[in-house]
Amino acid sequence: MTGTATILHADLDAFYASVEQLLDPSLRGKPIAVGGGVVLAASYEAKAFGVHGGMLGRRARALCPELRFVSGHFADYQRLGDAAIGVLGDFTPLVERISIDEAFANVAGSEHLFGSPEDMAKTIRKRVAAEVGLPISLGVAQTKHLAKIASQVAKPDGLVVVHPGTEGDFLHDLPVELMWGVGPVARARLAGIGVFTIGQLAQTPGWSTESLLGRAVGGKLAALARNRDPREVVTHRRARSVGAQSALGKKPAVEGVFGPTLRHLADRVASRLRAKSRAGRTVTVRVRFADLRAVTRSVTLPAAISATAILAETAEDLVRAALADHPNEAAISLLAIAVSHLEYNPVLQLELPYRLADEKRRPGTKKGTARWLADRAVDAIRDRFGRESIGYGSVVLGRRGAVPDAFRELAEREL
DNA sequence: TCTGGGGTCCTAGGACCC
DNA sequence: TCTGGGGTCCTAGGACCC
Repeated sequence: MTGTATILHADLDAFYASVEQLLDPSLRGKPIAVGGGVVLAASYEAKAFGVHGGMLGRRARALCPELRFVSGHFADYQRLGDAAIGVLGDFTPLVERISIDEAFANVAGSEHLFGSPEDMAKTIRKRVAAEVGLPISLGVAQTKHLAKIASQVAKPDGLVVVHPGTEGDFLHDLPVELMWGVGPVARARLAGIGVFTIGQLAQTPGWSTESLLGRAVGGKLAALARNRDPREVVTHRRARSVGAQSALGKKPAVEGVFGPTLRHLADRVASRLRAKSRAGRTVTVRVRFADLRAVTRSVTLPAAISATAILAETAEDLVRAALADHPNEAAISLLAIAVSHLEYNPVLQLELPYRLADEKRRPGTKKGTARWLADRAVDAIRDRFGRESIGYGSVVLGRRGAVPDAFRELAEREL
C-alpha cells in the first residue's frame, strides 16, 4: 500500500472538563469532576489521581480530596463540540462524527487547496485553540484505525502523523489495548498467551477461530489485527437501535418497582422514535440483579411499534419472564429497554396491539390506534410546554443518584 | 479497580425452509 | 424414514466504545 496518509482523527481532550475550565478560569490547572453522585467526566489533573468517568463521587473524593465538583453546562458542550468538529468541515465534506467530541475526516481531495494532511492537522489544532478555546489531539494516517491510534498517542493536546511505510515501526512497541476493539478482557487473554504489544500481536500466527490468537480474541478481531482493514469515512450513519436504562441501586424485584420504571423508560424510547417517524420490531429488556449479573430477553414482533403503552407492556412481559427464570434473585439494580429492527414509520401507521401474554385477543387494532393517537397528543403538548408538563414523570423514579436528562441527551445518537 | 447511560458489533445455538 | 448441506432469522450473552 503506497500513497499519502489522508485520514485524520480528531479528539477533544477530557472534553466536558476542558469546557468547564474554559468557562471558569479559576478551574484551570485544577482537578475537577463534572457531576456529583457519579463522575461524568474528569480533568487531566483529576485523572492523575485515578479519578475517571463512571466512578462514584464518594470514591473520587477519597482518591482526590481537593477535587472540585461542578455541575455540567450541557448546552455549552453541544455548542462547543459542534464548533470544534465544524472546523474539520472547512477542509472536507467527508467528516464522520463519532460522538460529541470525536470525528474522522478524509482530506484526500483537499490537498491541492490546503497543502499536506499534516499541514491541515496543524491548522485545525491552531484554529480550534484560537476560535473555540479547547485542546484537541489529532492523528493522521492511511486508515481510520491507525489514525485513531495516532490521536491516542498524541494526547494530550498533540499531533502524530504516521507516514506510509512507517506503520510497523510506529505500532511495534505500543500496548495492544490501544487497538480499537481490545478492551480489558481481550487484553488479559492476550497477556495470557504472552502478547502485550502490537508488535508481538503481529508476530502471533493465525487468525482462524481455532488458532491460539483466534481463541484469545475471536476470529474477527484477530483477522482485523493482522489485515488492517481500510474502513471508509462514512458521513451519515443511521442508528440501528434506541434504548434507555435506569440504575436502581437495589430494589425489590416486584411489579410495583419494575412497572413504573419500565413505563418511564418506554416513554423515553417511544417518544424519541415517534419524533423521528421511526418504529421498531424487536424489543429487548435487560435486567441486572443485585450482584451485577445481567440477563436479557427479547421478542421480535410481527410489526414495528412506537406507541408508549405497547412498548411498556411488551417490556413488562419480558421482564416478568426473565424474573420467572431467576426466582432466587430478590433484588434488581438496573432495568433497560431497547428497540431495534428500526423502520421508517409513515405518519399514520397502525400498530398491532401484540402481546406475549394474550396473543389471542388480537383483533383489537382499534386499541392500538387509540393509544398511538394519545401518544401523539402527549408529544404535541410536550413540544409546546416541555417534557415534564405531562406523562410519566421522572418523579416516579425518585430521581436519587440519577444523571441529568441533559447528559443523557448528549449521548443519544441521531435517529 | 465492583460500575452511569447511550450505543455497536460478534458469536453461537436452534428453528425453519429449501 | 433418515441423512446432508446451505441460508436466514431469532434469541441470549458478552465485549467494547464514547
